[in-house]
Amino acid sequence: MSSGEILRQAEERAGRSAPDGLPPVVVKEIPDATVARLPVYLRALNQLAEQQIDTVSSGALAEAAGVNSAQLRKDLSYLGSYGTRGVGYDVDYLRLQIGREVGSANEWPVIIVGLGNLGTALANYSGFYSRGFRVVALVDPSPELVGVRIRGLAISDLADLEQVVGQTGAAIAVIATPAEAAQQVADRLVYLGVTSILNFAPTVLAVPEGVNVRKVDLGQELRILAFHETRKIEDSPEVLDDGDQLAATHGSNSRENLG
Amino acid sequence: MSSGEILRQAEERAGRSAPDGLPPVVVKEIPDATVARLPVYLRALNQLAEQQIDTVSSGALAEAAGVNSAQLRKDLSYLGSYGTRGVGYDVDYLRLQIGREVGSANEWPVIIVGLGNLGTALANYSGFYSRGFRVVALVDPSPELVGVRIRGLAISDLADLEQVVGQTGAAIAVIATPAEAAQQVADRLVYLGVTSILNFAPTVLAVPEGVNVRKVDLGQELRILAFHETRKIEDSPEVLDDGDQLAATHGSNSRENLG
DNA sequence: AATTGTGAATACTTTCACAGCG
DNA sequence: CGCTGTGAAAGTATTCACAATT
Repeated sequence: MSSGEILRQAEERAGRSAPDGLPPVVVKEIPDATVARLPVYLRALNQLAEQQIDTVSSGALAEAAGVNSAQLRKDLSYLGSYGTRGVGYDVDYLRLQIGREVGSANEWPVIIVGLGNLGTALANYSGFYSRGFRVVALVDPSPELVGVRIRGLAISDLADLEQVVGQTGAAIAVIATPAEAAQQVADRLVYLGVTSILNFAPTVLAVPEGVNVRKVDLGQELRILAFHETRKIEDSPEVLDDGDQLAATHGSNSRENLG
Repeated sequence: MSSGEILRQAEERAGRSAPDGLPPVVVKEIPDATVARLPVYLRALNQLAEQQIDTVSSGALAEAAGVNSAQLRKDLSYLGSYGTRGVGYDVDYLRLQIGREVGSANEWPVIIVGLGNLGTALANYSGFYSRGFRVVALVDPSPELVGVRIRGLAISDLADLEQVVGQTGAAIAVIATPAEAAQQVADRLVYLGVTSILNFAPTVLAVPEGVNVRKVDLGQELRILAFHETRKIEDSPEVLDDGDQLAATHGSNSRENLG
């Protein structure tokens, strides 16, 4: 099946914004940056719920999530008006709404391709199973691995990828192969109908429009940190003592940004 | 406690493990977004070098890195003018320059705290060792793990964190503990002079200014993908009217952006 | 009185487009 | 001529600040 039909509206929105009239089904465009933060809010809300807190202000929630409160309100405003002025947000209700938006209502089947060190760790990672995701297949080409069970799930042969995707109906795949294999695996996955890929292989994947790729690259993250370390060393050849010029007064949250 | 003091300790340590008297005076501020892409360019350049390609145009390199060529040129321009007009960039020279900027010249000692599934996978991950990083210590509080060797390196007790950081001089730490422990571990690391943290625990870390944190959260990445999947499903089955599906602009760059 | 929701202002990022150079 | 380097334009994202609302 081609991803052609699925991808239509992806780009369409950029062109024009609708007037004020709200149709029954609101398909408002949510900024990427906001989407990336929704899971953070969800996590913070879950923590609050555990502590039996049932109402929270934008300020408090923003602090828990490590963002500016105006940003939090603006982000939430893209989902709708779920707060109460003068009061705040109902924790459970907001949880429900964000969860719905992020798709926690469904149980997403996920397949993992590549069961080296990292893939195996991911297969064992209980966080996957916790909310909304279920690892339904493990795939690797290596004969020593095929058949091995991890958490009760047997590893399938990469040659059988078609059946695996077909039977599980997975739309989300995790690629944890070596860099060399990643593009080819991605091509096959996309061809078989997978439309979201989480890529751990240290390579840039080319995929057709309509397919979403998120990349996690450990080496890259470390290099970014190393860059900052280099700067710290260069910038302060010798450090003065406790003269804290600006540090103290930015009373608010001292989070750095992760851009 | 003042962050000035923390920084002083850190720089003292790091200074000792970086015996480079580097002449360059890069005064210009490099945007965060650019910094995050430098490792991507570096990887692409390394691949080109392997293929014995010694000159590359911004267009070709941009394609390999999955970005727009103007963006690539602008990014590189923050480092200096390393290209030749009418020709392109010398692969080796550019590699050297970016590598220097990203700190590949040094060997960064890294410690990993938390050796569950993920931490163990990270400790085994050879990508760490390849360029510029060396795992110099593994730390975990659990008695069954202390003393266990991974790739020849014995796991140290979390109680001995102070000695571990002191002896290794690590300025970069990876946190792969459960969420509950992460903040406390981070506090101790920062206190001991660590100024860069790669956080795999699903929680927001609060750190003083001057400490860099990068976060990798698998569940979060999956939720972002699930969000897009949800949208695809909502948007696609009933394509009502709006016969303008065939957007005029097709076939351009097929990369999505990674937020 | 407190807090949301949001236009307007600001800051940052990407892309365009072309002058300048080899 | 081809390709870099970069101002200027366009596009996004964040923050401010306040009117609206409970």
